This record gives sequence, C-alpha cells and structure tokens, in this order.
Amino acid sequence: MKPQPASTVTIRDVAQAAGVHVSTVSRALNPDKRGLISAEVLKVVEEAARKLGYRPNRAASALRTGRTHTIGVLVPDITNPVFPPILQGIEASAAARGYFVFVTNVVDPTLARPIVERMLAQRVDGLVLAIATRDDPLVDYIAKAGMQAVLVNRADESGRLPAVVSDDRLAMKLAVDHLVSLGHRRIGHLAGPQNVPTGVGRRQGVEQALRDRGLELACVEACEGYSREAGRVAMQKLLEGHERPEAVVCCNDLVALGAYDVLRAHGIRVPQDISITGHNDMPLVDMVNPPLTTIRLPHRELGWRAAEMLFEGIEGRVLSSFTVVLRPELVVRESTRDLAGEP
Amino acid sequence: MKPQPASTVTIRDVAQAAGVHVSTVSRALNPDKRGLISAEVLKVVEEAARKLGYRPNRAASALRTGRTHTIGVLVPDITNPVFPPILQGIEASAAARGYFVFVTNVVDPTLARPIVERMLAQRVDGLVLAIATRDDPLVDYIAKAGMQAVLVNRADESGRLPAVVSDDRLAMKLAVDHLVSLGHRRIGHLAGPQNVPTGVGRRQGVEQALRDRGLELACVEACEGYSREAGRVAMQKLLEGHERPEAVVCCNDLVALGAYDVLRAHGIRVPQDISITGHNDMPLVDMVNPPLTTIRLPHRELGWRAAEMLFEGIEGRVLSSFTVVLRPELVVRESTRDLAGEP
DNA sequence: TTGAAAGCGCTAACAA
DNA sequence: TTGTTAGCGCTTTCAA
Repeated sequence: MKPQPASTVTIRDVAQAAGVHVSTVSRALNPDKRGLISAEVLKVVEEAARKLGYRPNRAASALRTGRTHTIGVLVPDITNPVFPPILQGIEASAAARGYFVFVTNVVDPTLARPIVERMLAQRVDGLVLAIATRDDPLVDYIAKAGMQAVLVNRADESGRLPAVVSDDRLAMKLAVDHLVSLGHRRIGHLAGPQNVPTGVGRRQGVEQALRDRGLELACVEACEGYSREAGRVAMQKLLEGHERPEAVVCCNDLVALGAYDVLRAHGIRVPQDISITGHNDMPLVDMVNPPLTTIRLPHRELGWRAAEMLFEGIEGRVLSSFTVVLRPELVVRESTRDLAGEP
Repeated sequence: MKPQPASTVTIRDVAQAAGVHVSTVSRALNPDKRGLISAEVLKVVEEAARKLGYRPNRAASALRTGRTHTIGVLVPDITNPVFPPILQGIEASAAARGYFVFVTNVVDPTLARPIVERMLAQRVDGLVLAIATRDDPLVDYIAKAGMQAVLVNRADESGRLPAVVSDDRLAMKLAVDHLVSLGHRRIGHLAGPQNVPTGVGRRQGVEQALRDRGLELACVEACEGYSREAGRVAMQKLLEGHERPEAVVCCNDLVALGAYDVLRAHGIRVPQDISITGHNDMPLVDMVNPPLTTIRLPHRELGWRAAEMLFEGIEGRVLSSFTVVLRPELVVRESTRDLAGEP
C-alpha cells in the first residue's frame, strides 16, 4: 500500500542525505531543541532539508505528540456580518502562531454537539465558540472532555469557560443616554431572543439605563432572532400592541433595518416621527436611508483576544484574565432626532 | 511521556472490552468494511465502543492512510461579503461528507505560497482557492505538488485547475442591456483591477455588450481594488477626466457605493442625473439610498459546487466538468432611471 | 552532541 | 469471518 504520493520526502530521506540519524534531523528542525545540535551538523541538515523540499508531516507529529496545531471555531452563521471580523481576528492570531483554524457553520444549535465531537476526534488543540445559545450542556461536555475552549461574544454564566465579550449593558446605556439627551422619554426596545445571553443582557442594559435616568421602558418586543425579518415581525407587533414610542433601541442593526421596513410601510418617518438605534455598526448601515445611529463593537479584537486566550490555555500558561470585557462605542448618524431642535 | 490525556480511549481498549482483535474493531467501525463482520461481533464491538465513548483518532488514521478528511480554503478577505456565502457553501458540502475546512485569510497575495506549503505539511486532502490574483505561479506549484485543488470565482487561464465561476460577461451584458433598454447611450464603466480575471472579464463584457448594441464605451476608469474607497477614487477620476456619462456600470457593489459617495459630494443625483449599476447584490444594497440596481450571483452555490468538484477529484473520480459557469441575474432597483419616462 | 530503539493509534495485506 | 503483523513519520527516552 502506498498512501502518500511517491514524491513525499520524509525525515528519513533528509537523515540519509545529511548522513545523520533521523533523531538528529528531528532535533535540528525543532526550534526548541536546535541548541543540542552542533553548528556544522545543523547546517548540513538544514541544507539537506531545503534541497529535498522536506516538509514535516503534521499528522505524524500530531500522533506522536498529541498536538495538532489546529483549533476549531463554531459560528452560528458566517453570513452574519458580525462574524467575519471575529473570524479574521481569530485567524490572524492563529496564523501568527502557526496554527490552522477549522471553521464550522452551526446552522442548527443541536448540531453543535456532534460537531464538537468530531473536533475532538480530529484532536484539535482548542475551540473558540461563537455560538450563542444559553445554558448549554455543551459547556458541560467540553469541560468534562478537558478541552481547551474560549467563548466569544457570550459569557459563560457557569464560569467554567473563559470568555471575551463586549459590554452589552454599556452599549445599551450609550444608546439610551444618547436618546435621553436628545429629549426622548417614551423609549421602547426591540429585544433579542431571550434564550441567548446577549438578548437578555441588552434588554437589562436598556432597562437599567432608563432607570438610572428615572425612566421606564415604554414598550418591548423580543425578536425570534437577530435577523431583519425578525425585526420586521417584532416592530409590527410593537406598533400593534402599544402606543407608539418616540424612540426604539434595537438589539442589533439587522433588527433595526427590519424596523425601518415596517415603519416605511406604515408611513412613519425615521427620524422625524420616531428615532431608531442599532447595535454592531455593520458595513453599509452608514449608507442606508436614514444612516443608522448605532453601537460599534471591536469585533476583530474580540476574535483576536479570544484566540490569544485560547493559546495561553493550550500552552499551559495560567490565563491572565478569565473574562475579558471590551468597550463598545456610540456612532451617531441620522436615525435619531433631537426633539429640542427644529422639527 | 504521555501526550494524550489519560481519558483517551483507543481502539485497543475497545478490542479488549469486546474481546476481539483491534483489526476487527477497525473493520467493524469502518462503514466500507462492516460487511466483513458477523452480526454478533458487530453488535458487541459497537456496544463496547459506545460504552467507552470511543472516538477514532484522526491523526493516527491520517498517518496510516494519508487522508486527513480535511480541506483548505484560501480567501483574500473574509470581511468582503462575497466570501461568507461561498464559504458557507464549501463548508456545507464538506460537513456533509465528514470533512473539516481550514479557512485562511490571505491578506497579502505573497503570503499565499507559504500558506499553501503549510497546508501541504498539514496534509490537507485538497484546496479551494478563492483568491483572485492572476497568472499565479501558485497554480504551478499546486499542480506540481500534485495537490487536488479547485478555483472558485476565478478561472484558471492555463487550464490546469478546475474552476467554478460566475459568467462575468453575461453579468455585464445584463447590466448594459438594461441601461440601453432604459434609453441610455453614453455609458461608462468603473472597472475592477486589471490584474485580476474578474476585472478584465467584466470590462470586456461591458465592451462587448455595448458593441452588440452598436455602442461604444463612453469612458472607463480602473479601480485599485474592489473597495468603496477605490470606487470613490475611480469615480472622482471619471468625473474629472471625461464628459459625464448618462450611466455607469460598476464592477461591483462596493465600488458603486464609492461612486455614490463622490456623486453626492458633487451634488449629482442618482438616478435623476446619472444611473448606476453594481455587481454582487451584497446584503443591504437594497437599503441604501437609492436602492442599487445590481447583478446577483449564486455565491453559495459557487462554493458548494467548487467543494463538490474537489471531493470528486479527491475520491479519484473523473471530474464531470472542468469549468462550471453559473448564471448571474439582474436585480432592478432604483439606481437606474428610464430616460423615456418622466424626468 | 549524537544514535538506537520504542511506540503514538490506526489500517491493510496476508494468513488462517 | 477473524487474527497476525508490519509500518505510516515522527518524537523522545535512554544510552553512548
């Protein structure tokens, strides 16, 4: 049987060409052990390896050492513009350390478990979880399996897994404070799904920020998901079930755009008749009509930091901090109106 | 040395628990060889494997068989909304076959080569290349290394690698025909970079479509890249260097939005003063002001088909077709005006 | 500083 | 139908 193409150069070929033992080659080519090798031998080996185009077989090394130099990432939907920058951050960190990243799109949350199991079989060195379902038995499973893992964009309430998140409460406080400063009082909320941490966190953030200003949430509807369609449905319900608010804080940009759709259909103008805020500052929301006032998150850094934490864990260092909270920032555009200004 | 955590269950443990030989376990757990095993033994083995939580070590299997069940994808910029759906298509196809996908972000084209080399070391079973630089010595390298690879969103002019592409010429013909049918005659083009196949292909498409209608390209500027910023620069140049066209066909949506920026700054209204078309139908271009008339590509299918072709190649089947060309489709919105209609 | 030898977990050719 | 055996390419302990 000949599984590898004949062209494949192994460590044995290099050893032979260099006139040394394979173990010497192994040492010479391992940065950590290079010191054990005499300068001349080192040179000969490197020369031979170069000339033969030797490329260590990672599968063999993985089998021997148990380390694959590979991590897995679970994302709910790559197509959601929140995730590409996160992925980019993760990949940049991984690439800098010579790791590869398996990206999986977890369409259905129930698929997460089998995917993690396959990752386990693949012997990934660690996992970044960007999927957002709450109270996951998955966390249990991962913790029990002794896998290295970091959550991103979502904290682990059980405190067993490190996480990198954006400060959702602060984000909503920024939005609410902005609206209040513009003179708005009757403020509603289009909340995220209440079974994911960001959904409840942001809702609580809105409520708290309002309370801090001596106000109450005028009305609220929870969306089925973080999509434009879900935003449409929720906004429709909000209009039907409640007195119309002066402003609506939306759990994310897509939902805000869904709200735009419904408002336009009803002839309600943004921001003249109602102010709207989003969350994420996804690409092109500065180009929509009207340009959306929203909250910008450091998505790329979220991913980068998560990966860095993961590698700390993989390399056995003590994690410098268990939950990293990054700061969001308000981006004011034209979907919010100053009630004190001209009408 | 103990590389694996003690908890790891190997095929030996299963064999022992089931009271059979390891090779029997191997066969029993391999769908292709299950037939060789008696029903009783099969049951015992499966039971033992289940009870012990056995999970075959892919690294070991990879070392033995030379197959890693892993493919690599090279993407220029995950953040560009064209790529997530492509990636999704690839990943869906891979997941269905039990493969994992390494995603790499090739920021700088010169990094592609080292990445491919690392993929080679990782012994990926194949590669999908979504990077678009032309006349790549990379193709040479891949072909020589005997790697399985498929290009997506870009054809290989040398014809050595299979590819899945969208019909760029047809896309531009769709745009031009639409504009001509609206009464436009002085039509310009904001072209893509002329060192990538899509850039030249689309430009030729525009020219050809115009010629078919007995017209000539009124003016053209090539962009430095497929970004909004590049679109701004090119549109600025177009305005400065030429008589203003009635319509401009843009090489992609981002460039069209850059054109919007410049036109707005000059007080030129779209579509009243000039019509604009894009390409890609990226998310939210239906929400910008004015909603962009553009060309929709089957991005997800592009990725899916590329992956399916790759797997055909990996499994040694003859490729059913070498270059797959998918059809784009015109999406008419409000950035193009009928000159015959009311002004 | 280098070599010898064992073995990571799995698969497959061959034998029974 | 099952077992025996060898070995994929590499790393690492032990010995020299």
